[in-house]
Amino acid sequence: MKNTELELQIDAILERGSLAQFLPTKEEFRNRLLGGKKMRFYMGFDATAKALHVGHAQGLLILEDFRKLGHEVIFLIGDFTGMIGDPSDKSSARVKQTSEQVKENFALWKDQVKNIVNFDDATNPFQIKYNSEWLGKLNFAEVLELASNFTVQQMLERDMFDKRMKEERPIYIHEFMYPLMQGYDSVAMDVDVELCGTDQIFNALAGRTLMQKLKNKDKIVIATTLIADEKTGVLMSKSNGTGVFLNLSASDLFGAIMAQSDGMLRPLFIGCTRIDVKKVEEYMQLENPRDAKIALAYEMVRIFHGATVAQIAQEYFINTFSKKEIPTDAPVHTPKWIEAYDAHENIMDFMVSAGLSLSKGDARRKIEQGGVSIDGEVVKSYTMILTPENDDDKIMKVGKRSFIRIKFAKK
RNA sequence: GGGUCGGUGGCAGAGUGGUCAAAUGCACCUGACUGUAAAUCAGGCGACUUCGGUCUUCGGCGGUUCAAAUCCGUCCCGGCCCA
Repeated sequence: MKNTELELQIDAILERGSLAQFLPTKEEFRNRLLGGKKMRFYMGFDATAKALHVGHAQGLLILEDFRKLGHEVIFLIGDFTGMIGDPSDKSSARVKQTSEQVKENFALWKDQVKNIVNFDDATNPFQIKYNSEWLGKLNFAEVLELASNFTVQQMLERDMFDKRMKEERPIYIHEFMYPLMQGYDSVAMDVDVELCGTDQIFNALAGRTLMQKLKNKDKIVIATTLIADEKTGVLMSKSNGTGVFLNLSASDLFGAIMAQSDGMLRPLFIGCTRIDVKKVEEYMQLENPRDAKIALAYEMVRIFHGATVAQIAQEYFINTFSKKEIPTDAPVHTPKWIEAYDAHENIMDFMVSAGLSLSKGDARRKIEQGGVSIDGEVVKSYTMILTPENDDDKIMKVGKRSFIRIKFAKK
């Protein structure tokens, strides 16, 4: 009956594979979902990031699934927490952001995920909250009161702190506050469920503890898998050079997916698309993983940018990279038109000002190593001068994937 | 406050008077091979250059020296131990 259908929907979400952990248990969570009561979900985002990445998208897609089931979902912007920095990234203190910057970033994010998340639903929109709203109001006494719910030993249980203790590396007092702050978010919003990545479970559990102590409420924590190569276990991350950010253009996104290692295929299919799990397995059986990857790239571009654009991005990709054609007229990936050049321009200066190389030395190296070509012809000399007669309106290629149309200013 | 160890390129980490623009690994870039995958191989990886060199860099400042990341002074910062 009706319940059966709901069960199917719920199980589709729970069993898809993008959710890795449920605390206290999956059964408990499932029962609550079946209970029919509207629940409040949230996921937090570090406000310092300029762009969201596919890992965020994975979580948002899940929240959107729950939103469609009628639950309340909150997109929490960690503008206050962002100020102290999550100890998980032990590197230097983060730059404090003004509320204007945070708003600007959010405007960018919103644009990046507007096609996967519904902020404008008439009856149950994706809600937006900023945690400075309540964290900024706490006074010292209240903070101490919160802190009294935890012991130093509990904090030290966190692997990362433990590791730093053993390595005799510093742990700052304020880093202990991070789980507290994140935990207090749960209290302030009175949520039923927090969604986070598995790396955030410790913080999320602090919220669970606080909810139990302060509100006598059993908050559920559900955690998404981190997107990682299933063969090597290597995480997708910016520092590995594999991070895929959502501010990419359609064709760049397509390319970024194609550049992922094969082991990323299933995690991305599962986490970042809603292609049926059985169908995903069919893709995984394909003889050439490239074809599965193309299907994945298409689907992801479609989700974020729409079907028409995805089709174009795919054609562009195949022509440019598989067939090695020069993208003379790529409608999506429009090459930049450099207009500021007078008649004669040294090729290295051009590359630097066009953003194709970091310095003239870098440009020289790229040319020396055969990485630069103009209309398919490899540039042999770094002393080459670009002229309107020879080079106007031609396409320069640097490395594998940078193209720029050389365009001289009109006299 | 005392003792002690330390602060080097994006990261990790050698170097302890010249041969150091600084080993090595990771990351990164270019090429080959490919499926813009992985792996592998080759080259590169401060800036400028008339390709001879020039300039800037090893926590800050000052000094010794023909010559300093390396020695001295001083200051700043951090770890650990003791108080």
